[in-house]
Amino acid sequence: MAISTHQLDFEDFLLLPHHPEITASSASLSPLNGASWGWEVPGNSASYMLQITNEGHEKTMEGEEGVGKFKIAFRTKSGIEVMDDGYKWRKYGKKKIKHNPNPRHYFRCARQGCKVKKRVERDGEDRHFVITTYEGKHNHGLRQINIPNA
DNA sequence: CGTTTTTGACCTGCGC
DNA sequence: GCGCAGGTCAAAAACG
Ligand SMILES: [Zn+2]
Repeated sequence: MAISTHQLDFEDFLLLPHHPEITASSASLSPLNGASWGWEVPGNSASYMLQITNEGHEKTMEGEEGVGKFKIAFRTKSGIEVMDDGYKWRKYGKKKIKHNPNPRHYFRCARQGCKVKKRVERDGEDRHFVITTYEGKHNHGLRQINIPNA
């Protein structure tokens, strides 16, 4: 859990739909529900955090590794909306959000058996801001898969 | 040829 | 019960 300010302008603020009162300061420095996560992006000049396993819903852990839901929201400053972690993402939808005149991109892990979802929303007011939300856990490895269909 | 991407429509969930 | 928002899937087309 390397929760520290990197070389980039990491004014990362996790988006908590159920906890708008929580800010990056409190969340990143203090685990709210005890569900704080530190994540690093190898190969990228970015690393940040967090969070949330249960967004308020007990969705029964499908007998996984103890974490049924894994959701993290990154707000990165840069034009890098698609930072490839080594996974292959297949775009499965576009949607325009109401409060934001920007289309939200829906990506899904192209891996067979990988039900990880990636949500990328480009900020319109600050187009250099990108809200990337990852949901789910990969059943393969980090950047281990490179075979699109095999 | 296979794969991926794009737009639309449809569906579900929640709120009121 | 209806409306709204958001999310997902589908078909087709384009590209590699
Ligand atoms: Zn995956």
